[in-house]
Amino acid sequence: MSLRYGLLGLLCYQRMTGYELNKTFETSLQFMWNVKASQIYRELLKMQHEKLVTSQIEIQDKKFDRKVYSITPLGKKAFEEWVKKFPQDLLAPIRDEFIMRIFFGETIGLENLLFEIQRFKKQQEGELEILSVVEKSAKESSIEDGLEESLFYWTLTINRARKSIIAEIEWANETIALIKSKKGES
Amino acid sequence: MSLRYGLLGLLCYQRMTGYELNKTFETSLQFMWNVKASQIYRELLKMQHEKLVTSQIEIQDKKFDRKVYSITPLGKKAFEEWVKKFPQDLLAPIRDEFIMRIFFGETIGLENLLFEIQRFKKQQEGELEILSVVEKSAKESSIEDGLEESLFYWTLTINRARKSIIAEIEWANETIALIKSKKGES
DNA sequence: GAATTCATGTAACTTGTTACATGATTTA
DNA sequence: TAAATCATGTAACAAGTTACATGAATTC
Repeated sequence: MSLRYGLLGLLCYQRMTGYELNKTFETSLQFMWNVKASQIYRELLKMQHEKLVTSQIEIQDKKFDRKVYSITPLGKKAFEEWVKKFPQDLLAPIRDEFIMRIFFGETIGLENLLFEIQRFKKQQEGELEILSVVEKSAKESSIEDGLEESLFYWTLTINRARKSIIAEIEWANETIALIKSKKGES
Repeated sequence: MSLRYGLLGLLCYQRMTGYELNKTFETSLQFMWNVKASQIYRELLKMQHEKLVTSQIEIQDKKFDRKVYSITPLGKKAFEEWVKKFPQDLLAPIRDEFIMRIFFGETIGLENLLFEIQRFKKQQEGELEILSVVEKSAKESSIEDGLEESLFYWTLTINRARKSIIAEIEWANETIALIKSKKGES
């Protein structure tokens, strides 16, 4: 359900096409909400039926037509209600098949396990780099677009993502050490 | 798809009813995979059709009949293939509507935001307590059931959960400080 | 005596994923 | 000139959520 409000929230900043919404999700919301492009188009259609957004076709010369979505007053109201009303339970559902495999690690073999955890670590380090790119572009784009006030909140979410990723890397390091010493034992 | 393999993995340890599988998910896998009981029953039914598990009705005097599921050799094979074949992308999908609200924090107001982040912190501290209970019972139950070897891997996943939760609490502390100083500015 | 847990699910609905389709424009 | 990106989706399927149903046994 929150995909809907993520879209509405972004449309509060400015009108956008489905494609642009997808790109914006990828750069600014990827560390808190993953979506597939196909989901965005479906949700936009639904929201149009419910009069939360409207769309305008813009004809461009030499380029494809653009279908630009705007938020309606009704949509704005729905968004504001959502954002202010936090659920009782604030814990995000977890579904991590990597760590589930680790749980059943007996079957994997120590050598293989070591390899996969090292790979995991590298991926997390990659995420850290992506995050610093996102952080930089957050600063630039919010100044450009006159959204300095939003930058504060964006930065809070980036801080949180960074901390999570660093925790993963630390865990990986410790786990690699534990497995190496276990290997030594046998 | 991993719910299926979680169930198969648990059935490798011992035969269980749907209810027991649900309980076991809650105690040992809750920090990596959230499920609803209704999902478990549906998946068990599907797996029975695919001959990955079988079920036996056990009649108890004075109590309800138990429907006990066992893994088949085919199920064991499917599980082992899954556990050994890590996907290319090891990053778990994230869907966190709490932090998404923080992203759109402008609309919320600093006072309210502060309240919600403090509440978030308390919930994470509660999770930490649950985790230490889980850790304790992990040690006890694996000794009872002769699963000392599995305990090592279980502990790895508990370590990871603990690190994540501590990172959340640290973030909450820093964020509370940031918001307080922002409040002071205005 | 009331609430919770044990024990089993079904049905309807909402979300999320995967695969496919089209064709221009831009970059290596 | 080949690959990637821009730009728009649709259709089918898989997975997750919510609400409901039943009723015994146990604990407060």
